[in-house]
Amino acid sequence: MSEDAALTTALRRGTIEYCVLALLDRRELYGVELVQQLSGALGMSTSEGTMYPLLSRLRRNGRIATTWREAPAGPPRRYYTLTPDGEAALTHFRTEWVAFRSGVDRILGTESK
Amino acid sequence: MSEDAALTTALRRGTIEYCVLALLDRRELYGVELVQQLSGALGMSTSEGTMYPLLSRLRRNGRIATTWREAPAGPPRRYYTLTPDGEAALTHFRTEWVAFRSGVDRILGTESK
DNA sequence: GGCGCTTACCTTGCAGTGCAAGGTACCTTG
DNA sequence: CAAGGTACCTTGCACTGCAAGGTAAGCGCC
Repeated sequence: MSEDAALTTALRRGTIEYCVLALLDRRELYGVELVQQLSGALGMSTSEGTMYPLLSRLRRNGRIATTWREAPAGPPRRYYTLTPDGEAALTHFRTEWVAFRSGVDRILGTESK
Repeated sequence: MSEDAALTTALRRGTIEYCVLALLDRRELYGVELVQQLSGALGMSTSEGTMYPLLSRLRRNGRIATTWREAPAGPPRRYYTLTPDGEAALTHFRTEWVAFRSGVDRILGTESK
């Protein structure tokens, strides 16, 4: 793995999970769509090998729920939505994230004024 | 491990390393001192079981250098300083961090205006 | 000197998570 | 009905942080 990829991979740890929850908070999405949204515009590119185990975990923990839907074309899709537990977890994480971000900014000297 | 601890542990992944470099960029420090600085005011609390393997790794990668010094009292201390490679890595990380932070903020909706 | 306390450094084994690679199944199109 | 695309899922690995435990040097007190 390249130096750069390893660096951002390490950063992603622990945040991908909540980024997925945040995306699902806007509207329901299916697996491949989640990968695309994260990879595309947002610099959090990831793969299906990461996404599906993650989604399974979130389902096991009761943070998301799923329903199968027929697609206009191609195989059926499994759509995910937030549960109340998922919403609570997301809200809590936002607080943790802001605190963590500030701490790191203070140490690195990267505060944005 | 508590829910909260697990959450922040995951967040720390990949950043502790560079927080250590940033602290050493200010002045040379020894192991226990690093643990204290991170744990104390900055919400990045960690332990020696994390620090020493990390310092070994950084030494192996040529990002820090060490010198033994006698302490005023107690056993000798191993002080760490940044190498040029370490400084370069830190500079590079600051850029990556700011980009990553912005991406996460955008997804979570936690931008600070 | 000898005992205990403190400080400091280090190691071992484990847990969690992201990833590459590979696999299955459904549907459409020629 | 074969080929290709879309979508879901699994296996095995690598990396890193942590808890727990271990070693050793210096200090103070008797």
